[in-house]
Amino acid sequence: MRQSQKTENKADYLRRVTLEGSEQTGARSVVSGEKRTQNGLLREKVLDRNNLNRAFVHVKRNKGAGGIDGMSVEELGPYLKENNVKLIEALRTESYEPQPVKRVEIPKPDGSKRQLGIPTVVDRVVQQALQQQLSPIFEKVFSDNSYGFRPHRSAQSAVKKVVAYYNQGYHYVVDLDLKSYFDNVNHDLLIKFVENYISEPWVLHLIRKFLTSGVMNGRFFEKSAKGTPQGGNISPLLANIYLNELDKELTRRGHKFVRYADDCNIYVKSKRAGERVLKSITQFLEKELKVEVNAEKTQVGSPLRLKFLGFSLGVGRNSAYPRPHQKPKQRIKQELTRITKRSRGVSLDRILHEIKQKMQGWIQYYSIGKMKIFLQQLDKWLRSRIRQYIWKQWKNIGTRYKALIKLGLTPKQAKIYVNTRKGYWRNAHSKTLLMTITNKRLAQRGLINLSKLYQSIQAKA
DNA sequence: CGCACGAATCT
RNA sequence: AUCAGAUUCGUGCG
Ligand SMILES: Nc1ncnc2c1ncn2[C@H]1C[C@H](O)[C@@H](COP(=O)(O)OP(=O)(O)OP(=O)(O)O)O1
Ligand SMILES: [Mg+2]
Repeated sequence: MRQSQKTENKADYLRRVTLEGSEQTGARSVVSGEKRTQNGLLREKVLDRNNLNRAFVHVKRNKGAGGIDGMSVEELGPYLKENNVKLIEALRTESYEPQPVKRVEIPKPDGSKRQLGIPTVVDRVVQQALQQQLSPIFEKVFSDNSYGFRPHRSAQSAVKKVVAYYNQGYHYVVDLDLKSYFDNVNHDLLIKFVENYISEPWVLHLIRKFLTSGVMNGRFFEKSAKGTPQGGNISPLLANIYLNELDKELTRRGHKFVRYADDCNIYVKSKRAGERVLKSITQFLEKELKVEVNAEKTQVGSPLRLKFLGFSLGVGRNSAYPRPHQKPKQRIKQELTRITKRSRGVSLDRILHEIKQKMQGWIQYYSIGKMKIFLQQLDKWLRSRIRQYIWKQWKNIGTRYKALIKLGLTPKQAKIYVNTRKGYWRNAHSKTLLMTITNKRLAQRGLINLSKLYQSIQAKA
């Protein structure tokens, strides 16, 4: 009730604002917009001042590091102000040459390396401007079962789709994983797929320029004969255009599937069907789309064990539900261990704040999953962990005794307790600490209550 | 709904 | 050092 009223008010407010502010300017900009694009050239939409400016703001907002020329996003504004005419002219005449991307390696969760390709900040603006115009065009043709990198489509909704499939009796899943997907995209095929929807040579040319701009790996230049850079603004869109062909094939074959970037799950009703599908789709991907299927990682199995977008499925009385997979659970717990570990230097307030923002984000994402028990255990563990931390802190300052009295112990009791020599963990569990540093006091100090937060988020959904 | 800043998650 | 897309949440402004 309250909710709908709130949204109504907000909608009314917005309607009012738009009516008040822009009756005239709105009409004018529509006219001029049509004028600019009356010949229907995508090129002019991309190079439109407004579009380029949006692209610039977007790149600047990200605050990402610079590319091979070392220009930062702070320097970007002044540079563009100075050179925008030349830049636009170069783009229009197809004489614009994107710079090579900068090779940077970052660790993946599994320990291996991810090879980023970081374009120049200027190139990022151009890519973004192009992406902004291409995205709405391709959104119209993309599959309803594709979720990754797409506006208005969340990982959570992909997971919900999976749950729905399971509840429809599809209890086996073919989990396909592509090896270094972006790096293996075939240029010619990609351009061909783009061409099916956009015939304008200027666009195709510009995309190819970005694909073939090469890589600077340290002092060495490397050609880019295949792949779209992990770090390019249009790369995710291009990746979806590429695998849209897979979506079309899966749809043609009548499969139930969900795709998130290169993570494609096909749902079937028997293991044998799964094996058959795995074989033929692998064939299709490698022969027709020329991408590498990760033989070890891809498999047919049960959604109850599989990790998809951080979730796996659990099964209740007669229906399935999502829940956080073991891996993310372990990961977040060891993150909390790390946060509460470095005892010296950081204040308790900072630590509690750090825990709060981390866990708010985490629970927010996983809130569509079942995890009440996990969070209750985590709450308990965390409280002990913090008591331990406080105890240690008191020791450092040498005020255990005073602190205990302040929390309600008599001087005699405090004296006895202060002199005990137990491990921190046992102290944290001990009755004295539990009584003095109560849950309530921890909460007042700012320790977040995970299961409570979880319930309140669930109540809204 | 738009913008600025902060954060989390997925790929 | 470390990029990109997308989705969420929080604070503030319109
Ligand atoms: N942090 C990132 N920055 C930019 N692009 C990313 C990032 N993470 C993932 N991607 C894009 C590029 C990847 O090719 C694609 C699929 O991600 P992912 O499957 O995790 O890695 P991968 O396919 O490159 O290697 P792997 O062989 O380990 O599967 O999503
Ligand atoms: Mg992959």
